[in-house]
Amino acid sequence: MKHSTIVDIAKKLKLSPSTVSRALSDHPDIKKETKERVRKSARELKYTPNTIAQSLKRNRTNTIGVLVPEIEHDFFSSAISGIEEVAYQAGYAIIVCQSNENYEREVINTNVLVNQRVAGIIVSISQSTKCGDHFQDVIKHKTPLVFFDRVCEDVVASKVIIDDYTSSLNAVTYLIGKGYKKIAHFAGPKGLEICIKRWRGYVDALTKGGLNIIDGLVQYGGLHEQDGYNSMDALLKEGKIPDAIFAVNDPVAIGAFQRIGEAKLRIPEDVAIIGISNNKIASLVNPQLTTINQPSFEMGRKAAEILISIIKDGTVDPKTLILDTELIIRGST
Amino acid sequence: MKHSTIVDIAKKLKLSPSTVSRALSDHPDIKKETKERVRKSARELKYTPNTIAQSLKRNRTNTIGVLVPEIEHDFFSSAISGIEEVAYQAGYAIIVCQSNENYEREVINTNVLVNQRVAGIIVSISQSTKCGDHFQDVIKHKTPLVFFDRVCEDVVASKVIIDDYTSSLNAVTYLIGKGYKKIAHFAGPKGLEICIKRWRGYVDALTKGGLNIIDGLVQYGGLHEQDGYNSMDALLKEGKIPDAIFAVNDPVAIGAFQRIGEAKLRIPEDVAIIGISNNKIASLVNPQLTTINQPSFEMGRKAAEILISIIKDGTVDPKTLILDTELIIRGST
DNA sequence: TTTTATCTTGCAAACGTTTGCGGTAACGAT
DNA sequence: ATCGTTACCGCAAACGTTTGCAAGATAAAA
Repeated sequence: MKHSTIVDIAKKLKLSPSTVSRALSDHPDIKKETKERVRKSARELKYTPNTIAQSLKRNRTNTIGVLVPEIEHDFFSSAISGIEEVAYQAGYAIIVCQSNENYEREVINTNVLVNQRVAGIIVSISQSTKCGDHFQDVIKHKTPLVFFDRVCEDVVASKVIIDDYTSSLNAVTYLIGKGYKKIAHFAGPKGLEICIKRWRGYVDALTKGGLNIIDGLVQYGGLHEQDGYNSMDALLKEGKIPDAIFAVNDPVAIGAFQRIGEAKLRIPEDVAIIGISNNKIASLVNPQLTTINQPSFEMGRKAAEILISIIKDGTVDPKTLILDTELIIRGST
Repeated sequence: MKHSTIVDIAKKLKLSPSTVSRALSDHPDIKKETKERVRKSARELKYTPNTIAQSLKRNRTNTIGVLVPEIEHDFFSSAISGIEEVAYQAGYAIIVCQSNENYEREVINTNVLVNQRVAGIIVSISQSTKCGDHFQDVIKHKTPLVFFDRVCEDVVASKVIIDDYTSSLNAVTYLIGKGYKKIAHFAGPKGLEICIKRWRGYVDALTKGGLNIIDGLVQYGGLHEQDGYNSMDALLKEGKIPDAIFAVNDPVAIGAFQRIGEAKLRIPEDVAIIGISNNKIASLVNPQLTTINQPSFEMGRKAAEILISIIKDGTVDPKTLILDTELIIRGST
């Protein structure tokens, strides 16, 4: 069955396509009776507007592009869900791409989204992204752009983030307050800004707390469970057992968690552990994981709201929205 | 900066748009030299084809619609990732919608996707979906359609599923083999086909194993952690403690897991537990969760591959692909 | 009755591509 | 000198909408 068009309705009612178009969009020029005839006929023919044609006219679609490192990742899938929620309410569909933490793929996907003429783009950059030229192109094309969580510092655009430095500082300060002395940090990739900030928070908290940074207690790795596992493994092999660990995020914390369990060490008695994210899993392990709540769903929502307001109101000054984080104390510390 | 078009190139080179179009698509009618001039000019002008215009011509986009109950759900986010992977390789972008387990929203989103003129749709239905009329419409419009995991039995389309009945049968038979006698089942929504099948597998396994179905040991609920928690809570309140639980999926198992822990019962000594899914979390709890592996990423991949083959080769006979599941024995049983 | 204002509708162009068909030029064959 | 080929390119229509402008119809004012 072919889709019926505005022309089909026009022919049937012996009207012009323009009249039908105006009738359907409730244009004041068209008289009531005509509008009703058109609407009735539209229903009968199961007419639905061809969004492609509309988009071509307006040179813009009603879709929002979303570009994240990995869809299958608690934080991002939750954020995407938040974006979808807001977008759906506002009448937008979302096109989702993943960079797989790969810079080249991020660039390609960015261009794909621009070529799709999305109304705007929401992005969280890959960990291998150093250069923001592809985003500058987006801006040049006047496509609204909003970053969330992992942002490109040198690109002028709206951003939705948390205060990574302070969150991290608070986490470690909390550990110090609990009396832990040998506090390790399982850090993320050295090139990722949010990880650097979290690392700085760790360093400064130790300094302010009068503790020394102990050699070898900072382990760099990725952002997944396996990385936390490996970092813990390394510490065990070196015999440098900390009394507390501050992990760059929850998956890393959970990985460490596992390795600690395998080593028959007790949490938190032998080793305490704190993460950042408050992933679902954090409250499902035993003991439950102390962590910093990072409002993933809300970050997605906010990013979408800001983007849509930019799309509607035209360009506004880029603003950076910093969402609150919160220390959630559970059994692991 | 405006996007440059084929016409811009044509003007610059004093050619016709048609020639430029053909040159860019490497049409044999165009001589080498012209092609090269066009390509050079295209590069200089940073020309990228306007996908909307192309889509309008072909009356089909190069996007694939994906409709799932919830994006933020291990199984689905993993499947979406698999779909994206395959789609990306084949040059398609994906539009992701969620029904939030709501029938009306599923219908609306289905129509949105059709109006977006997606090249095809991949869907896993909501738990409140009884009627597949909206999918019949999709088929009428000749939009390729592939179901995965949760399918609409009465709609003729390709499907990628697991054998829920047999998987469930195997799980429970395994429990019986281990000597468990009082086996509870935390079932999913009564209206959801896959849950009914899993329930049937449970019943048949007990029967074949010579065990009676004990009154009250089948608890119906949703598919989330909280539901498993509640089901376990109910059993505890009624004082009907089973020696093993077969949960309809991993989240439900994990919820029960938690409640069991709170009740100071030991797993698996007091209560054993098995799930279905093999979510990431299954191997991260302590003890690790015995489960049936359901290849979520692979299901997404396959669904996408089938869909794309339908898009390319035109209509083929709908086929149902049943992917293998596998019992993964861990510490919880 | 004519003029003017008010409604209501249609014409045609435009958005950026693609594509069937026709046209020109060059060249060798007859 | 004419014809047939071949190689290359442009015209124009088409995809389904939207929209500025003009025009016809009707009603009110002169």
